[in-house]
Parts: sequence; C-alpha cells; structure tokens
Amino acid sequence: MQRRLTERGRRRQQQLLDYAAERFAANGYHTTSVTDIVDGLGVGKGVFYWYFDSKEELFRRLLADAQHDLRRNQRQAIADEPDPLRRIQQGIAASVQWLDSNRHLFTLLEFARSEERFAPLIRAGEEQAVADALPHVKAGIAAGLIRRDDPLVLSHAILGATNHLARVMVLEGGEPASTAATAAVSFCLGGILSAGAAARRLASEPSSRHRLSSTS
Amino acid sequence: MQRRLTERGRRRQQQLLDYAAERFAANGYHTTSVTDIVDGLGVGKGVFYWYFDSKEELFRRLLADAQHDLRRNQRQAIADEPDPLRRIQQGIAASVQWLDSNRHLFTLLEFARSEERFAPLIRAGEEQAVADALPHVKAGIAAGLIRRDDPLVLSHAILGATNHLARVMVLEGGEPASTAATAAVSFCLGGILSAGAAARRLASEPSSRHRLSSTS
Amino acid sequence: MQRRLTERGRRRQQQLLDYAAERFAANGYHTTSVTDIVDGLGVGKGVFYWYFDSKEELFRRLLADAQHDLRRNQRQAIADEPDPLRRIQQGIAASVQWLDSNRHLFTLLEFARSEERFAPLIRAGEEQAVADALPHVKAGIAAGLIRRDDPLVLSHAILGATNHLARVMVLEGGEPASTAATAAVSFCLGGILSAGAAARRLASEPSSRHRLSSTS
Amino acid sequence: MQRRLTERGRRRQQQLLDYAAERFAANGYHTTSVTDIVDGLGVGKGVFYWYFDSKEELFRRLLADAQHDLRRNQRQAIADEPDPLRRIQQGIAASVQWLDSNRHLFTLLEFARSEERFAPLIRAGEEQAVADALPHVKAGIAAGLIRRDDPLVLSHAILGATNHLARVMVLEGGEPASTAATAAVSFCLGGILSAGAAARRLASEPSSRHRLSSTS
DNA sequence: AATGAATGAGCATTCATTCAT
DNA sequence: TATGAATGAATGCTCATTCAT
Repeated sequence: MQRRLTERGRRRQQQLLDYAAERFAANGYHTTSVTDIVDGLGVGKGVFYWYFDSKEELFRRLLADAQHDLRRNQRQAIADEPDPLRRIQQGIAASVQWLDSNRHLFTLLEFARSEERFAPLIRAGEEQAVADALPHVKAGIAAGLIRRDDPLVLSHAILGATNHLARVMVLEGGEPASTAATAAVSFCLGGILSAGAAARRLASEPSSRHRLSSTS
Repeated sequence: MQRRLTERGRRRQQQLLDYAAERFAANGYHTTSVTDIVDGLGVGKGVFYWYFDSKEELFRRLLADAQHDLRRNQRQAIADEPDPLRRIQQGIAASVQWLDSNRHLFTLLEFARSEERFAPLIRAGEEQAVADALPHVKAGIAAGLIRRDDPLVLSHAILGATNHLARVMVLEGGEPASTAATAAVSFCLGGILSAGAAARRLASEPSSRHRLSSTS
Repeated sequence: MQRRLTERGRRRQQQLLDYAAERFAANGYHTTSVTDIVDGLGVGKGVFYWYFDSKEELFRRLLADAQHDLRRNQRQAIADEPDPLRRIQQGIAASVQWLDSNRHLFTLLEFARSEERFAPLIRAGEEQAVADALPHVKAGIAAGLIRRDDPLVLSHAILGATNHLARVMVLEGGEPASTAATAAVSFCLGGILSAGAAARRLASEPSSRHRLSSTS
Repeated sequence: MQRRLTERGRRRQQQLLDYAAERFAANGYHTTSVTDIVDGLGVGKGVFYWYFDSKEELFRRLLADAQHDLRRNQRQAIADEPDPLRRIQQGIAASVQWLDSNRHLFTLLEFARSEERFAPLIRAGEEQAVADALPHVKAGIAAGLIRRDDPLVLSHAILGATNHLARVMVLEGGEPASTAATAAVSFCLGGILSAGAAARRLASEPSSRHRLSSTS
C-alpha cells in the first residue's frame, strides 16, 4: 500500500489496528470478518481497504508491531544492568509485564503459530528474542554463574517456562504480573529442586550439554 | 451422533479422523474444508456427515482423543516408578516422546487454544495433566527433594518448559526426542544455575511460595 | 474442474452455458453478474461453481464451443464441392447462416476481442478459419480462377466483408441470411466494379501481391 | 457537466481523455478503474469528477471524439478529388491511415459495440460513414464505373473489408498502413477474381441488387 | 452407507461516487 | 481546483450443510 497519511489518517489506521486486534483476540482471526471490524467502528467498508491491502496484511502488521513492542520493552528493562543473571531476571519480568498489559496480543501470537503462513513470522520473532538473550546467557556461563550447557537450549527453556507461567498465572489465573515473574525467575534459575537435592545433584552430574543447531 | 457402527464403519471413521488431523495440522482448521477432506479420501460428502454431525464435532473428537492418548502414555511411563523425581522425569520424557510421534496433533492443540470455543477444552486438558503431576510434586516436597513452593506453579512451569523445548528442538530443530527430553529434565530439575551459584542461592533464599488458585 | 457428470449434470451445465450466453449477449459480460445468471435460472449460487471454476472459465468455454460449432458448420457446407470458387461461396453462405442462427454468440465473439485476456482466443479462431479457407484460395489461384495475390490477405478480406455484412444486413437490418450471403459472395468475388471498369482494370493492372506473414 | 474551462482546465481534461483512452484500450473499459486513471496521472480523485460527471460520460466523449476525428480525416483526404473511384480509394486509405495512428481508439470502438448502452453510438457512426460514402458510390454507378447494386450494401462491404484488413495487417501483423490500404483497395474494387474469371462472370451475371433498408 | 447435486448465507474485496477541507 | 478520506452497494467466490437417489 504505502499511502502518505495525514495525521487524521494515522489515527484512523491505528484505530483499525487496535480494534481489529481486540476482535481477533476475542473471537479468532477467521471468525472475525472485515464487516465485523468496520461495523464495530461505525465506518464504511472502504475505510478498511483504504488503509490495508487485505485482512491478512493488517494481521501481519499486528504481529510485527507486537513483536517490535515486546522487544523494545525487554531491551529497556535490561539496559543498565551489568550482572548477567540480573539481566535475565529483568528480561523475564519485562516479558511477563508486557504480556499482562497486552493480553490480546498474546492470543494473536499463539494463533499465528498455528497457521503455516504466519508461523514463520512467529518463529523468526522467537529466534530474535532468544538471540537477544544469548549474550547474557553466555556471559553468565563465562562468569561461572550459569551451567555449561547449550545457551540456545537454556534460553528457549526460559522462554517456554516464562510464557506458559504468564498465561496460566496472569491471564487465566488473574494473579499479578509480579507474582508470575517471581515464580518464573525462581524456576528458571533454580528449577524445582530443594537445596539438599540440588547440592547432591550438582555434585554428581557433570552437566550434559544438549545441542541446538546454531550453538557456539 | 452416536451411531452404532460396524467394524467397517469404525475403520472409516478413524480414517476420516486421521486424514482430517493431518490436513488440519498442515493447513489449518479454517483453511481446510470438508470438501478437501472427502476429496482427499476419494469419498463423497455424505460420508463425512454420516460419521460426524459437523466439522466442529470432528475437531473436538480429535482434541479429546489426543488428550486422552497423551495422558494414557504418561501414566504408562510412570506406572511402576516409586521415586517422585524419577516419576517426573519419566513423565517429561513420555510427553516429549508423544509429541514427537504426534507432531500434527501438537499443532492442533495449539490452534485450539487460540479460539474461544475450543480453548476451554485445552485448559481442561492442561489442568488434568497438572493434576496428574501434582501428587508426585507433593510427594517430592514431602520427601525434601523438591523446593517448598506452590506445586501447581511448579507443575505448570515444567509443562511450559517441556512443551516449548519439544517444539523447538524436536519439531522445528529435528533433534531426537531423547535429547530434548534430557534437556527438559535437566532444566526443570536444576534451572540454569551452575553448581556454585545454586549453592550460594539456595543457602540464602528461603523459597518464595507463589500461589495458584487451587493450591493446597 | 473436470468433474464426472451424470446425464442430469450435463443438462444443467448446458443450461448454464445457454442462459449465460444469452445474458452476456444481451447485457454484456461485465454487466451480467453470476447472481443474475443463477437467479434467472432459479438455482442457488453453488450450482454455478459446481459446474464451472469461475465466470471467466464459463465464458472461455462459450467462446470455444462457438468457434468449434461454426467451424463444423463450414466444413459440412463445403464437404462435397469440388470447385474452389463454389467452395468459397458455400463457406461464405454457411458463415452467414450460422451467424444468423447464433446472433448472441456473434456479440460475444466481438466483445471477446476487446479484452486482452480473451483476444488471443479470437485471433486463434480467426487464424484457424483463414487457414481452413487457404487451400481453396490457393487451388483457385492455381486454376487461374483467382487473382495471384497473397491468399492470406484475400481470405481475411473475405472474412471481414462477410462478417460485417452479416451483422449489418441480418442482425441489424433484419434481412434474410440468404440475401446477405448473396451480397457477400458477389462482393467478395467481383468487388464493386462494373463489367466495363473491371475489364479495363484487369487488362492494365498486373496485380500487386500484398504480403501477410505466413504466405506461401 | 458543461463547465466553462480555463486554458489550463482544457489541457487537464484532454490529459484525462488521452490517458483514459490508452488505459481502456490496453486494459478494457470495465477492468480499468477511475482510480487507475487518476493514480496513473498522479492526481487526486476529485480531478476526475471535476471534469467529468462519470466514467461513462468520459467514455462517450472518447467515442464521439474518435468518430469525429476519423470523419474529419476522411473528408480531408477526399476533398479535391473529382473521380468517384479515386474518392473511394482515398477514403479507404485515409481510414487505414487513421486506424494505424489511433490503434487504441480502434479497440475502444470495438468494445463499445459489444455493450448495449454504447452500441447505438457505434451504429450511428457507421451509418454516418456509410452515408458519407454513398454519394460517391452513386456517382460511380451513374458513371457506369460501379456495378448497379444497392450502394448501401456496397459501402458496408467496403467498410467491413477495410476495417478487418487494417486490424489484421497493420495492428496485428505489423505491416505498414500503405500496404494494407493497397490490399483493401484492390479487394474492394475487384474482389478476388482473376481477369479471365471476372470477364466470364461479368458477361453472364446481370447483377443481383441486394437491398439494405434505407436504400434509394 | 454412499453419491453427486444443490443450497444460500457469508466472506473478502472492488469501485464509482461523494464529501470535507 | 484539487486532495485524501469515506461510503456502501455490488461482485465473484467459498463452504458447511442438506437432500434425493
């Protein structure tokens, strides 16, 4: 499309993005029609196609914006922190925070993964997130703070545990984001073992090093 | 529906379920039409509606069967193991194994969570899975093997980390299920900390106890 | 598409072709909607798409059928005639006859030429018609009956004059096909010159031989 | 509309007419949108509707201009020629010339005939052209140069042959206009017969006199 | 049990036209 | 004069579902 937009135009476009996101999240992408969207906003159907080439394009834009915004938030949260472990903790907390404030986008991201044409976007975003975390994990390993294991695998494990806890505790369970963040941090750092068990285990197991393709 | 089926009828129905599952996984639920399914099997449209009331009913059946099968597998894997930590490890391994052998169903489950009418089924299944794990976590806590924390939260964290690692490593990364299982077990038990860091941490932090609604 | 059709199916399909041809001719291709067609026949919209992939496909089928039918008619008319000039005369008459009995198709063919995506079909059909006439023109030249000139050009001139007279005299003027056929034959054979003028001209002009690409 | 236009306004309007003609010819009337036109010119939509009431009005204007221009050309070509046969020859040549220099308009005229709302304009234009030729044909007959036959029919035959040859040879075949003009003249005057055949035929056939409605 | 045919509401998208600025 | 924005009826097409055989 690439239309030169006036200020009013930019507002309209954002209005469409916001409302569509909300409807898609509440109703599903396929089960929300363009008609639903424009009717809900009380505008004519042409408005939609003045600002977007297609329903799919708007959806892609939604995904891209969401991923971009989440990433921006994480970076900000980490910015001034020198300690690798603390950086990871703050990254986890920022994720949970963001998911809490953008619940509908969370659902959208999940749906997107289930359809072949959108899935690559999600995978790319996730790889980006993991790549962002990688240096900190590596620094942690170098500093002897983090177990010597494939940093990619560790990052993904953190991502999976954090996202799931955020959904279950915050979105479905109604708990505050901070509680979920603490739980996620605690689990990601120390797993489930008790002090005694961990000590025994760490003494005996020399770490296994699971690989993910692009490991260093 | 509830039709009394002959042996041949049962086979036909299963054929429809299997083929539909494959198409849905490859193509998406909404983007796969009933016509696609019956044409792919070389049968008439009537066949579909002889065995299922609707496309949605078939999909629900697919979800139920998948959840039931996964649960059966996990139970079997655990059956004779007395040690709580080992039970958890074997449950994790069984999950990864099953996801590896039923990749398409995994995609289906993910899609289902994104649509309001199917999401409750997924949540129920997940709660079931967590409930199944609960006694072992509690036993682990009682035995001093597992950190004193909300067992529901711990179970969910395990679920999230395991599922995500299975997807990324096995489905997307092409690694053997066993590798992913080992990584998941390792992460879930001990988190990411190194021996030294864990020791220091466990010495100082008296566990935080995050709550999830139905905790004991 | 390529659907195996029952007898009933074949009849339905033909019914659609016939009615659509009539509507297109009366109303224009673009100005006749699929809805117009199915409503006119009192059937549901699905019927149209059961038998044709698209509105465009039906139209192409219409064009192909028309060209095929016209050609069949011309061949039949010529079949047993040994004399080249008579063959040409009978071909002209057959064309006029056919256009008279298939007025609506005539309009369709004309429209088709005006749209880039259909024009090649028309050109191909015309080339076919001219190629069909070519041997007779050549035979006439060889026998000294027809002026030595590019046979392709002569054939096209015959086609142009005949079609136009058929439209103007028969379709628009309401004259019988036979009258138009006689006029076309007369003009195509002898032009407009009177006996005296022709004699003088033919005595003096040694024929110019205009070329069209594939001349022999 | 009938707007009083400044010089600049007249230029704008002509620009719209020219560009629209080109797009319609290349793309079809229905398949070219007003948006295509104004976007192609880099102006806003309002411009179009400032100068024309509707897309259809612009198209009618295009047709009228084309017919007017063609007629002007033919008249000029004939102006000073006293001999009737030469007048006809020069009229034919002028037509071919014009069609060569206005290829896109040719396509437009053809399309117009295929749609009921425009067809009358085309028929009127053709009748005008034939009426213009009529006096010369009649003069030719009176002078014994042209066969005694319905002059309207002869004129239409000339028109049909000429237009078709112009299209096939010049527009599609890439030959120079002069070649097509010579061929058309040759065919229209003498038909396809050789000297001998023509002599024999003209000796025996006392001309048939085919009628077209408004003949004298 | 199974088929080919039919239904018709619904969908994404287009586009001639109008309007406020 | 000109623009960007908006309108909304209409279009081609899809698809879950039903029906007659």
